[in-house]
Amino acid sequence: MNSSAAIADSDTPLRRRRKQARPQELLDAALALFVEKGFAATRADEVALRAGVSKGTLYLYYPSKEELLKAVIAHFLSARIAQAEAALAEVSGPVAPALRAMLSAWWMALYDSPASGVFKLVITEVRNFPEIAEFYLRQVVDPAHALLGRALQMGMASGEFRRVNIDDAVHSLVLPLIMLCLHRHSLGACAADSRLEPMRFIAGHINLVLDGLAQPAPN
Amino acid sequence: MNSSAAIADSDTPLRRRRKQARPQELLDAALALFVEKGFAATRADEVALRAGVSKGTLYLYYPSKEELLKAVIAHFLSARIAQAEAALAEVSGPVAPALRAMLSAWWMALYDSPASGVFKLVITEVRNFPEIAEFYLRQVVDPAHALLGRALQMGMASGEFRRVNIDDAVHSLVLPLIMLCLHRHSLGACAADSRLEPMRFIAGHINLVLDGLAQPAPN
Amino acid sequence: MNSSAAIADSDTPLRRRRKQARPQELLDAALALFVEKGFAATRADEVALRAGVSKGTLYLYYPSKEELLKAVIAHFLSARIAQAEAALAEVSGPVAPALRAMLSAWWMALYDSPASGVFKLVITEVRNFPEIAEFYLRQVVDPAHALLGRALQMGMASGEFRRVNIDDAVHSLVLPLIMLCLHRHSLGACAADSRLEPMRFIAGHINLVLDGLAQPAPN
Amino acid sequence: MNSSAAIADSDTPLRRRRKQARPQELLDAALALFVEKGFAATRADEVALRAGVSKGTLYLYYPSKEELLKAVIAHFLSARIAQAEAALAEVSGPVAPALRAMLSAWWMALYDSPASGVFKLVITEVRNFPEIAEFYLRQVVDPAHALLGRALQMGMASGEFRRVNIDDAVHSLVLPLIMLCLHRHSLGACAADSRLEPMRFIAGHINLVLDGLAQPAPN
DNA sequence: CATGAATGAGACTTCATTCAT
DNA sequence: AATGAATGAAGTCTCATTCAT
Repeated sequence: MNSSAAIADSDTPLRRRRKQARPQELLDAALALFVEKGFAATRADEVALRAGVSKGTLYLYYPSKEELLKAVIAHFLSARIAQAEAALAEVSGPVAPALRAMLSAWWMALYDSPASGVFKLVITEVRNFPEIAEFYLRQVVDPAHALLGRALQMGMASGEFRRVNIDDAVHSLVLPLIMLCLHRHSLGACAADSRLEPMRFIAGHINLVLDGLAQPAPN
Repeated sequence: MNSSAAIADSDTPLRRRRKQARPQELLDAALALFVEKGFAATRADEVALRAGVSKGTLYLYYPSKEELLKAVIAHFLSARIAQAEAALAEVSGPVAPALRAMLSAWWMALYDSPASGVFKLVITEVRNFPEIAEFYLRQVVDPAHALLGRALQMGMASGEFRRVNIDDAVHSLVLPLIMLCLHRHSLGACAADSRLEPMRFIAGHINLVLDGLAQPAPN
Repeated sequence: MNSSAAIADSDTPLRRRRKQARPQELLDAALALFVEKGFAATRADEVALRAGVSKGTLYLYYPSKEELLKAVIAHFLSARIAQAEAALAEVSGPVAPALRAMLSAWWMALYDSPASGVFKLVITEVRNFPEIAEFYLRQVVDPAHALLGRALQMGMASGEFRRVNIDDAVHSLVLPLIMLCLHRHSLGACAADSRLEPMRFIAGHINLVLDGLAQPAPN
Repeated sequence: MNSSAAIADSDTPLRRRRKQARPQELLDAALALFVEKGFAATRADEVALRAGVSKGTLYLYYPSKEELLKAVIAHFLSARIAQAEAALAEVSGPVAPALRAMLSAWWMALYDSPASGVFKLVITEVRNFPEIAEFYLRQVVDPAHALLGRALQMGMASGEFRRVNIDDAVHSLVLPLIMLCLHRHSLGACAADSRLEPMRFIAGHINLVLDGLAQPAPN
């Protein structure tokens, strides 16, 4: 705006841009390493090295390794949950086809992104850092569960689905997809398994559960 | 049972008897702590303390913490897989009811036992110790997957089930139950969740998937 | 000496300057302690303490106690051997007087320096770390033996010395002087011995052996 | 003597014999290991194992590892010193030939026996256990030095030897032979050295020094 | 006497965190 | 703001010594 600002800007444009990008770069590096090796087995130097900064710089942005962990978990969630809520809010008419399409797309995108590792991180570390449990339940589990519960409820109300325990059905639908993300970052990273084709499984599983929910009860 | 065993028992001096029980006690303690805190965050002294021995004694039985981990993973698996194979081998006639009964019982018992924690341990540590991947795949994943695959195959051959991808179906059936065990030792250990009733979910999920597999394809 | 070095020195911040001096300080401390107490009986903390740094700093410079040992042995040798080679290379004319002067000076200086302890270190530790054997033989024993062997050979060729086994003569000349260094760091450090006056013995022994080599063979 | 003793004897003749042999077996094992690996780096179990007994038994005979070390050093010395004194006491007539014969025989036998390792042990450990210094000086160094000093004195008195510092001459004579024993248990145990033929060197060195002492002063 | 299971102090080494530059 | 040298608490593992059998 004024000349001094202009000078400051032109003085360090790259530095400023890098400085602003630092937190994201550190979070990316931390996520990758925490997911791969576990929180306790990841050294602070490794995170800094992967983010391209020195060890000291890491501590300029996060006061401790533990705070970095919490930031990682908090960061890689919010946007996606909100996005799912928006997508389901627009559904009108038969709920099953909409769920099929929307869930497949959402989980496939998540599976393919580094954010899929957050599940492993939460599973692994939540008992050592109870604050994480509360945060994760409030910010992720509760909204997502409620979202899907409402969708299934709508399907039952409309007669598309038969009446079963809604909470169980949500879990039947979602737990294997979470498990798939866990697998990607554990056994799946060690050895390929021809029996498990992730994209096919995501679609197939959603179909299977929605079919299981559909009228009439068989067997 | 037989007299020689009885004599051996009463003959066995206390030292000898304790020595024989040590490995099991150490494995129990190690499983509980590794599952709760993670391998890297568990101190060798803690394991020893929980097993009621000194730190040095632990190293009399396992040459390193890592070997202890491997022993834990190898130990809490074999018997249960074999038992499941035996149970399914006896099935004749309609396969769906047998699966319902047998799977429910097997998973409920596993869920309630400390062995359920091994899943968390494998998920968490397999990338740091690649040996574990091979062992686990060969000794647990492969046999169990083959077992269930054969059962579903029989159901399709007899017309009980419609034809879907068998591998996916096995995963749809099993992954949520593994996820349930993971949950028990992570979030579930931090906060009760009234939406998830483990025993109800085990039965409900098995029903849901088997229903989803049943003829005719709905929707 | 030159201006750029002077500038570099005065420019160098304290941290940098200390970092450059660290290896030498650590090697000095390690030599003193390893020679005094033995490698196995010296604790890493002691070395660090004597060098004026913390335990962790030691490991910033040497990755393990064993590598520190190897560095100590490698360090306190090279210069002196090279210096001896240079001194003997200049000899022309009668070899005996030159040897008398040069050997006396060289061994007296060595005896008085901490480097004399390296002999004890090698004697003591070589069987536990076979790498040391190869290094020491190639870098110290072989060059030094060859050097003296050539000198005695010259003396025999010129008729100054009578013909005896050259290797034995080298050993007769050198082994007591090494033994004197060992003594300084073992029994000699515990109790004074009026019978052994180091400087007198160095000169006396060299004379005795060169006299023993001189023409004609007596007795 | 009496019947109970007879019974005891016939009761456990083998055991008694082994029990009496135990201290010697333990000392042999300890000497070999202490010389090879050093005192601090030798584990008590290793000594017991090499002696064919259990770890506990070692402590029945020696109250601590340190006491075992002292016993080892004290044990492998006495007889040989006494024997040397007896041999030199008988000398009459020219002393040089007698010294040549007697010293060669004595050092060759010592070099070939495990007792040669004691020198390394003393050199290595004397600073950690000052008691050893006093014992070794009184029991070994002083008598042996006095013995040889008297012999050289006789040679000078009779005109066989020219007059030099007697203490230095004793050291010139003896230190290389000690050094040879050290070498056998350090570098010599790691790599053969064709330049050093022990038996040839023992004889050659003794000749060289006695020649160096002989009349007239050359050079 | 002899054993060997058990102990726990103490060694080496790592790594989260600090701070002078 | 950024660095990286330095620290020292804490962890894994060893081993001299004890003692119940």
